[in-house]
Formats: sequence, structure tokens, C-alpha cells
Amino acid sequence: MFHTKKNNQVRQFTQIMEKDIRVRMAPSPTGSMHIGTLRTVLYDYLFAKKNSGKLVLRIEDTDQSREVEGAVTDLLLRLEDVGIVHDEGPFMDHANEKIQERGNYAPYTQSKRLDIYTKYVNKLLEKGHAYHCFCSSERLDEMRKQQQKSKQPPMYDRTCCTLSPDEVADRIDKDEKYVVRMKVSRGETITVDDLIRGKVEFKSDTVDDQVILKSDGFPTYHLAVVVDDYLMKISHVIRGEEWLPSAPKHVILYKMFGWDLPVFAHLPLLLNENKSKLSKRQGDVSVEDFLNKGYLKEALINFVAFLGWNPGGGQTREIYSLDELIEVFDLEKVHKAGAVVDVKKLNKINSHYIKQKDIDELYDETVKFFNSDLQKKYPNANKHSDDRDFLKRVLEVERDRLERLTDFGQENAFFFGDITAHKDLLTWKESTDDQTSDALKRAREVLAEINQDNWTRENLASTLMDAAGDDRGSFLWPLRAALTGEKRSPSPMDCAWVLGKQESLSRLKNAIDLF
RNA sequence: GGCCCGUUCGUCUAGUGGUUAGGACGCCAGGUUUUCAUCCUGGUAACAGGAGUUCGAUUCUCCUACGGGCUACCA
Repeated sequence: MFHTKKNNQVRQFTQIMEKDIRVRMAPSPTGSMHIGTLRTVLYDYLFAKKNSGKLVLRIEDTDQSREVEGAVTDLLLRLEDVGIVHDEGPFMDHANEKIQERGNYAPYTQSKRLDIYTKYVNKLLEKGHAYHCFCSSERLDEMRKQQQKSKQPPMYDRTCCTLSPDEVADRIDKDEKYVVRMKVSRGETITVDDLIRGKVEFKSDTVDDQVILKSDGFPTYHLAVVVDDYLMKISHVIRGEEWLPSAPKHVILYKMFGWDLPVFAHLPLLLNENKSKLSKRQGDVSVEDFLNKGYLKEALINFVAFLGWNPGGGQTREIYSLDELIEVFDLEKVHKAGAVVDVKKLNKINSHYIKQKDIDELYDETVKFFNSDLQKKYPNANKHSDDRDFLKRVLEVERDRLERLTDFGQENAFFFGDITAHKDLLTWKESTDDQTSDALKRAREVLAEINQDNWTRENLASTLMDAAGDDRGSFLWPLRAALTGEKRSPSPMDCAWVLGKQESLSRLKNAIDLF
């Protein structure tokens, strides 16, 4: 009777739990947001949204020594940049330039939860699942050295495990520094059930008596994640594969506390070209770097989503918006093997989004890159730097040539400064001087006849193509060269459109004067 | 060294107990084009190796090799 009832309760409870999808992103504030973090966080977000769940942001700052000033702010800003919105945790309060926490399980910053951890560590201590350890780091180092030498796995030798309660109390009284270690029972098999990898088994004999409470009173990651994931009712633990080896420690802790396990999903690593774990050294890896290099957030999200996952099912489309990704995302389709980050592919995706983007929106995102370099590159550019219409025309003509936003204006100095045309450049293939001169004069006549109102991209294109007739090269090349002074550029119609009638005619006159 | 994970074109990947092993990026060639770029078409290139199961394995199992991760009072 009793058992049946209880089982039913348990079943109901777990059913509710299963429906209640809650995932967390749990970064450490140790620097600017890494592209790998972005991928993990994106999968968190996609999974939560796909399953109508909640996304929690929790700051894992239990290592004070590694903490970097402003890292949390950077993180929140980057999340805003790419459009990943969480439901609980710290948020930027832009009005007051502060960080504010929101949610029922606050605080979401581990350094503010110290008393919670000590409480749970004490529980473990009481139940005999943990013990105090007074070993100095010098002794520990020496011990590991010896173990390495004799080809033993480096593990704590449990010297302090057998200390009597009296001795422990005594040494604590004497203010001796100590840590608390979890006591892993021997001879067991620990199974980590992973959504992506299936069941992964570990012998408990190979699991170290991990420190769970450091001598500074802070918990280690292992204790803090388990406690917080439990208290914050996290249903799915999604994190990088580098955590797989420590997953059995977490499973053991859940068991010690008597808590239900969350679902684990260990994501494949993002790799350098040489297949090692993606790191700085090998180029920029922070989200901010990519954004600053002129990659659109849509491209970055799209690119990173397909590193280690794809919709499958013979689907060949690879361009997906964030909302579309939510539609098709499936955590179980995530791969097992690591994925090399290939910037060339990112470039392609980026240029795709640049071509697609609404021109005004694109302009707003692009012009800031242009302005920052404007003075250095184009001494004469000032006359146009505030001319939104002019810059927008340049962008429209250039957009199909852009791989990154930072390319804007890069190869088109002729739009902004004075040019010097040379005879050689103006001459098309075997044309004689007379032919070139005639072509230029004819072009000037054609352009001169187009009145201001008709000075549109479309009209210029059709008029000039008509004027070019069959022998396009001998007409269009000198015109383009006269307008740009460059070997490569957008089409003469586009250049004329951007430059405007007056400037175009003036440049043509300068060219004609050379002959 | 120990533990764990992984392995389809160079890269990201689809896919199946029987397929001409498909797509994307890159690269190469051709086309469109006044140039460059865009765009279009085509081409190049892969199931790590061995054994087993099977009528048949890239697909299932085992072994090996190779790669990677972890091995802290870091996360």
C-alpha cells in the first residue's frame, strides 16, 4: 500500500519534472566570452525555447583568483549583442548601469551563495560522505610526483580519511587550514547517462576524493554545480565535453544527497585547425573579436549552431535564423566528435547575410566600422563622412562584394578622394588614343544628357548599356577607369550613380584632357 | 602513465545491412560580365586499419592505430 502510493507520487513528480524543462548557462567570469561558450549557450537557449522551458544564467565565480573585472558585464552585453535572452539570473540594468538579478532562485552568483554550500557540505560531513583534509599542497604535490613516477594514477591517498573526530576537532581548533573532500566508495560502477553519448561507465576506484570545499571557504565547481543545479531545479545539464571526466563525481554527489539526477548532455568540443581544443593563440576566439571584425550576429549564430549539429533528414539548407533554429533544434542530434572552426565558412555565411539584410539596417551596422578608420585611410573623405545618402549609395553598390562589414570602403578610396587617371589605365585592350578619347567624350555626352531626376541606378545602367552597344569593352572600360582610376571597381553605372552627375562629368573631363 | 570520449571528402556534415556514398565551404574549370567581386554550371575529393557476424558491411561487434579531453584547494 504504502509503497504503491509513494511510487505513484514519485512518478507524478518526475512527470512534472520532465515537463518542466530548465537549463542553465553557467560561465565563469574569467575573461571575454569565448566562441565555444557562445555555442554552448546557444544550444542551451535553443533547447529551452524549443521545449518551452526556462533558461537560467548562473555565474560560476568560485575561483576568486581567476576572476576578471568586468567579465560579467561583458558576458551580459555579448548575450544582448547576439540576441540570446535568458529568463532568470543577472541582467544589465542599463538605466542605472548596474547588474541586477531576477528570478525565484536568486542569488544566481555563486560567490553570494557560500552559506548554502557550507550547509550542504556539513550534511555530507554528518553522513560520513565527506571528510576534512589537512594535507598541505606541498605534501599533495610530492605525493602526486611519486605516483607519477611509479606510474600510478595521481589520486589523493586518503591520509586524512582515517582521522578521528577528536583529532579533526582539535586541529580545527588550532586553526589549521583544511579542505573538505568527498569520500568516494570503492568497488562501484558509476554510470553517467548522457543524452548525446549514451551510458558512460566509470569505476569508482578511479574517481578521486575530490575537494568540495576549499580552505578559503569557497566550494569547488563540483559541489557548487550539483547543489545549484538541484536547488534551481535544472532538468538538463548541457556543457562541454571537457566535463565528462568529472561527471561521475557529480553523479556520486547527487547520490550522496539522495537527489534525482538531471539529464546530462556533453557537447563536442570546438577545435583549432590542428584539432586541439579551441584556444586563443590560434587567432581570435572571443565573440567580441568576431563582432568587431565585422561579422553579423546572425552569421555568427548560424555558423556556430552548425558546429556539431545540423537538422539532418537530407536537409541541405544551411541558412537558418535564430527562430528557425529553435524550430528544428534537437539536442539528441548533436554529434559526438569535435568540430574544427573554419573561418572561411563563416565568411561565406556572413556575406550571405550581408546581401540579404535590409539596407538601412545594414548601413547602421556598417557605418561605425567605416567611421573608425575613415580619417586614417581617406584624408579627403571628410566631405562625405556625414553624408548618409552618399555613404548609403556606396554601401548599396558595395554590398555584394563585402565579406565582412569591416571591408566597407576598403578598396573604394576613389569614392572619397581625388583620383588621378592615367592614359594607360584608360585604354581598353588594343584601342588607340583616338578611340579611347572618343569613347570618353561620348560617355560624357550621354551622361550630360541625363537630368538630375533620372540619375538613378536603373536608368544609368540601361542608358549606358544602350550607349555601349555591341562593343562594350571599348566604351565601358575607359568610362569606368575615368570614374575610378582603378583596375577593379564596381560597374561604371554604379560608380557614376554613387558619385553623382557633377563629379562624374568632372572626372570624365579630367580623363579626356589627358588625350 | 591512468581514466574517458571520438574517427565519412582538406573542413562542416547527410546517409544506409545492398546508394553511382549526397550537400555545404574551400579549391579547380567553364559561363554571365568592361574589370574585380557577385551570380550560374560543372569538376576535384571521404567511409582510419584489421578481424568477426552476415549472402552482403561504410553501417553491427571486437581489437589496433590515430586524434582529443581530463587527470588542481581552475572552471
